[in-house]
Amino acid sequence: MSALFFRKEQLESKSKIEKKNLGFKLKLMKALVAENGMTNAAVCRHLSISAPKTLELINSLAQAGILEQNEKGSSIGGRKPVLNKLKSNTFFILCVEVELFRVKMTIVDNANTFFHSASSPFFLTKGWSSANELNRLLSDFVKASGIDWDCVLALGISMPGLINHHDGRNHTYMANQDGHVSLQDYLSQQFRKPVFIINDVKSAAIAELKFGLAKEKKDVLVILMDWGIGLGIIMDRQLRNGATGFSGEMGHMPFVENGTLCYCGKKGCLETVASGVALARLAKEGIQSGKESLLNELSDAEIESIEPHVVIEAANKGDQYAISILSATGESLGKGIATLIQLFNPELIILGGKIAEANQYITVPIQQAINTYCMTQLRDIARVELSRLGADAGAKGLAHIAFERYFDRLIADIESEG
Amino acid sequence: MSALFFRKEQLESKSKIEKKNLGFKLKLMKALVAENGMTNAAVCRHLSISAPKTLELINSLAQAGILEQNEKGSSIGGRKPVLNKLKSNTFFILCVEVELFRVKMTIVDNANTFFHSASSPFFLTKGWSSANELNRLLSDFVKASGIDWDCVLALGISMPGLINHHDGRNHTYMANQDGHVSLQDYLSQQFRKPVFIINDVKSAAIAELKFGLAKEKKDVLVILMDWGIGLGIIMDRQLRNGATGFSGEMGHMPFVENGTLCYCGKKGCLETVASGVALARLAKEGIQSGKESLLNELSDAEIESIEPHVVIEAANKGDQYAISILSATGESLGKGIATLIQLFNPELIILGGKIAEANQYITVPIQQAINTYCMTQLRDIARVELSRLGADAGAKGLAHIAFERYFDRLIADIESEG
DNA sequence: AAACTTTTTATATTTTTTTACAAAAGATTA
DNA sequence: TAATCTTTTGTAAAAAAATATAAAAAGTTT
Repeated sequence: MSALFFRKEQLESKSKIEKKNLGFKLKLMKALVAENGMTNAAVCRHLSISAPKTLELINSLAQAGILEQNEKGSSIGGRKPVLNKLKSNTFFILCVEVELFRVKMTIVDNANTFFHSASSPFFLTKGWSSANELNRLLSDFVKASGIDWDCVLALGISMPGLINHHDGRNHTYMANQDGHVSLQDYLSQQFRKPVFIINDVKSAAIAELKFGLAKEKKDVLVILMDWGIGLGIIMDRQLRNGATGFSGEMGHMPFVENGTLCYCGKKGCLETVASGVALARLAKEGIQSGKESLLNELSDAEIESIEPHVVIEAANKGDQYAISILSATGESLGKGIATLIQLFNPELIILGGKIAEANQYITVPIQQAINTYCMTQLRDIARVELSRLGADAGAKGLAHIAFERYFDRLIADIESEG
Repeated sequence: MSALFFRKEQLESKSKIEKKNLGFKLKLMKALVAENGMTNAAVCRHLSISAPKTLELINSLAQAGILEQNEKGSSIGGRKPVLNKLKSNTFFILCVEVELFRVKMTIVDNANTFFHSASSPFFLTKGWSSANELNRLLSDFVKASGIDWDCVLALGISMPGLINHHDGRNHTYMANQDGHVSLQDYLSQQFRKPVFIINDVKSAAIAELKFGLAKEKKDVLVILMDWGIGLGIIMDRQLRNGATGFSGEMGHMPFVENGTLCYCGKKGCLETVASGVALARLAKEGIQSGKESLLNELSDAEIESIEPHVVIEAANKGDQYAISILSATGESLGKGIATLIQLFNPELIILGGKIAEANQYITVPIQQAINTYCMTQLRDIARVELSRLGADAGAKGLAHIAFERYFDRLIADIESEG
C-alpha cells in the first residue's frame, strides 16, 4: 500500500514508465472501488490496455495484498471469469452528512460496507463556531470508532447551502468572518486528509446515479423536498455543477407575482409556495382561520412548531384539509417541474426528501400540473418517480464521491507531472 | 484519399494494427479540421502518442496529398514549429439553414472558407411536400455550384422545431405522414451522403462555442429571439441535448397565470409575452387602441403584417411607445432568464437573433429583471452579452458540426469493429 | 555575433501490444 | 456420463510503439 500512494515531491525522481504504471494502478483501484469488482476483460476495456499488461497490473495489486479473487463473474455461456475485488476494509472514507440541526457521521470502506456510524445534534447556523463544533464532533467520533487512521483516505462532507465545488467554500453556512480559511482547508489541516465538500442535493443526485433509479440513465433531475427544495441536474450521465457549483437553485426561481417574502430577500420564490416551510405555513394559517381538520387537535405550542410530517400523517388518516394543502403544494411544485421539463428534457424525475413521503397526495397533483403545463412531446418521455434509496444512501453516495475525487486528484498529479 | 475512407464491410479484412492506424489518421484529420492547423507537439498531446508515431502519421497524410506545411505556428521563445494543415478545398460540407420562409445553402470547405452560397424562398410549413421542395432546391444548388460531388463529405442542416438528434426526425415540421421515412433518411438516400439535422438554436449555440463569445467558456446559455424564442444549453463545455434532443424549449415554459393562448395549445407560455410574435401583437394592439406613436404612420396592411424590426427601428428613432413595448418584452424575458440563471448557474448569457438588434432597449430591462429576480451570488457571475457573430456564423457552425459528426461516425465504426 | 531557447529529426533501447496458440473451466448436447 | 462446444486464462515470439537521448535546425535575446 505504501508504494501505491505518494507525495507530489516524490514523483519527480520517477521515470515516465514508473509514473505511467502508478497511474494505471490508481485508475485500476479507482475502477475497482467504483464498480466493486471487475473481470479481467472489463479491466482491459476500461483502461484500454492489452491482456498481458492487465494481468501484470492485477498481479501487482494482488501481491501488494489489497486485491482478492474469491468470486466468479457471470458468463454468457463459457468459463466464468474471475472477479477482481479490492479486499474489504482496506480503504475508508469518513462520511459526514451535515443537516440544519444534526450531523450524521459514518465510516465506509471500499466495499461500501459500514464500519461505524453515529449521529449528533448540531446547529449549522452558528457561523464559524459551527465549524469548530463540527471539528470536535468528528474528532470524538473518530476516536470512538477505533479506526486505523492511516487507512482513512479522505473526508466527504455533504451540507446545504451554495457551495463552490472547486474550493469547497460554503457561501451560505459556516462562512469564516475574515474569509481567509474555508471549512475545507480548516478540516483538511485538522485531520491531515483531503476533504471534499459537496452540496447535499448534489450528493443525493450522485447517490441516485450510482445506486438508485438514475443508474444507467442519461438525463435525470433529482428533486429533494424537505424544509426547502433543491435540484440536482444530471445531463449526459454526469452531475452538472454550473460555473461556480450553484446550479439547481430552483427553490429561489421567481414563481409568484408579488408573492410572499422569501428568506433569501426576494418575493414569490417557488420555495414560498412549494416546500416544507410553505406546507407548515399553510397548515398554521388554516388552523388559525378555523378550518375543520384533525390538525385542530394540536396544542398551541405544537401548532407554532408544526413540521411537514404532521401534515402528511394527517393526510394519511384521511384529513381533507391536510390533503388539500398537500395538493396545493404539489400543484405549485408540479408547475415548477413543468418548467424544468421544458428546459432539460429529462427522461426521469426523482422525488426525494421527507415531503416525498406524502406519496400519491403529492405525486398526483404534480403529475396533473405537468400534464397541464408541458408540451406533449416533452412530457411523454419524462417519468416522475419517488426515490427508493434508504437512509444509508447519503453515506454511500458521499463515499463514492470521495473515493472518486481522491483517486482523480492523485491521477491528475501524475499526469500534470509528466 | 480513397485509402482514408471506407465502407464498413471493408474493415473486416484489416488487421487490428491497420484499423488502429486508420483510426489515428481519422482522428488527426478531425482535429486538423476542427482546429484549422496543429503543430507536431499539439498532435502528440491530442492523440496521446509519441513524437515518432506522430511524424509517421503526418507524413502519411502529406504523401496522400491532403496535408500541407506552409505556415509556422507561434513559439514561446525558440524555433517556430511547423503548422500542419489540411489543404483547403479538400473536403466540403453542404450546409443548409432552413428558416420558416427561406432556405440558405452554403458549401464550406475544411478551412472554413465559402465555396458557393445561395438563398431561396421556401415554406417550411407545408408538411412532407416541403421536403420534396427542399430536395429540389438542393439539387439545383449543387448543380449550379459546380462542386466535385465526391469531395463533399456530408450535409449539415439546421431548422427550427423539436428535433430528435439521434434519428434526425423533426417532430414539428416536415413530418412524413406515414412516419416511416425521416427527412434525414430521405435526403441521405437522395444525395448518397450522411445527413446531419440539428435544431437551429443548438446550431447557433455551437457556433458561439467554437467561434463566438462562448469560446473557452464552460457554462453558457445562448438565447435566440426571432419570431419565437429558443435556448441552447452549454454545460461543462458541451452542448447538452437532453434525453431526446428537445432541451431548451424555454419559449413554452409556463410563465403567465391564465395568460394568452399559445400556438402550442397551452396558455401563458413565455413566448406569448417575450418573442417577436408578442412584440408584433403588442404593437398592433397599441396602434389600434390609439396610442401616440410613429407606428401610427403605417398603413392598415403594414400593421396587419407588422414585423419586429419595424418596432426596433421606431425605438431607435426615439419612439416612446415602441421603447415601452420593447421594455415590457425585455422585462418578461429577463424574468425568464432569471429562472435560467437560478437553474443553470451560467457564467455568460449570449443574446442573439433579430430582436437582439434592439440593443440597450432590450438589454437594460433584461438586466433589471435579472437584478430583481436572481440571488446575488448567482447573478454576480452571470454576464449578459449580445452575440457578435455575423451572418456567416450559421454555415460555419453547421460545417463544424457536420465535420465532427462525420469523422466521429467513421471512428466509431472502426472501434466497434475491433 | 554569441549564447540561449525551443522545435525538429533521428536512433538505440526498453516496453507494450499483437498475434497465435494451448490449456483450463464451465456450459451444452448427445 | 461422455463428448463437444464456448469462453476465459496464460504464455511466448514477433511486431509496434514509447522512451530516452543526442544532435541539428531555426528562432530570440543579450
